[in-house]
Amino acid sequence: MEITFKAINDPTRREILVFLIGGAQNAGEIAKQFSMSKPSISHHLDLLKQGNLILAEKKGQYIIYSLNRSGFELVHAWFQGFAQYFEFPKPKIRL
Amino acid sequence: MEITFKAINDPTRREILVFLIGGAQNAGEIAKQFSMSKPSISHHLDLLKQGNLILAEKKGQYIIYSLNRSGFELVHAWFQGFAQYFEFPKPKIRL
DNA sequence: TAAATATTTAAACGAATGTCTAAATATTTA
DNA sequence: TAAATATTTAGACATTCGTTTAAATATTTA
Repeated sequence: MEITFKAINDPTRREILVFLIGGAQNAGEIAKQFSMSKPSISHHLDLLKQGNLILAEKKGQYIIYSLNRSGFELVHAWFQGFAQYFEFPKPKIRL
Repeated sequence: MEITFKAINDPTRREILVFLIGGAQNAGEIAKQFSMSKPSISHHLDLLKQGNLILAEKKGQYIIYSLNRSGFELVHAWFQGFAQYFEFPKPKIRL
């Protein structure tokens, strides 16, 4: 959980996730989207993978990345408690 | 947006948010929940406030904190793109 | 008004983070 | 097999982050 939220925290990593909504891509194509060195992107991809937000599949000399449902499910589950709160707010404590 | 994700990134701050699902509380009561100094909690509360995840209302010498819908709406909106990608079941409640 | 209570602000500091360049690993192609 | 391509790993470095103690601000109570 900790590592998943951490992965989502960085703006570049969030952009990578949004980019992958368009479909799976190899590391080079992902890196092209950003004005940042390939090693930096590689590092971000590693963190996203650790957070179960993306999957990596080796295909020849390429590594193809795609969104991973598992990390998003975790975040979604955490959010449910708040969704319920805003629908059924508990009375606030008066001090 | 950046500051909202940053606010959610820290585990103590997420615990504070979950604690506030139980209802609004003043800073002292919130601090009691954690084995951490009051200034640290105060700092966390400030970041949560900056991220529009909580509201602060001064009541005499106390400051009462409560969940703020606005920050959660922002994160939820970001999340929607992925929910659609994975076809998550739609919540009855629209955040 | 003085003391007690509630909370924040300030300053300091080690740990974690994001970035870079250079080097290493793996695969494909000539 | 050697060169080219794709990607990661390693090491370094400045910045940001989370924490603490001490001091400041605001409010209530005696």
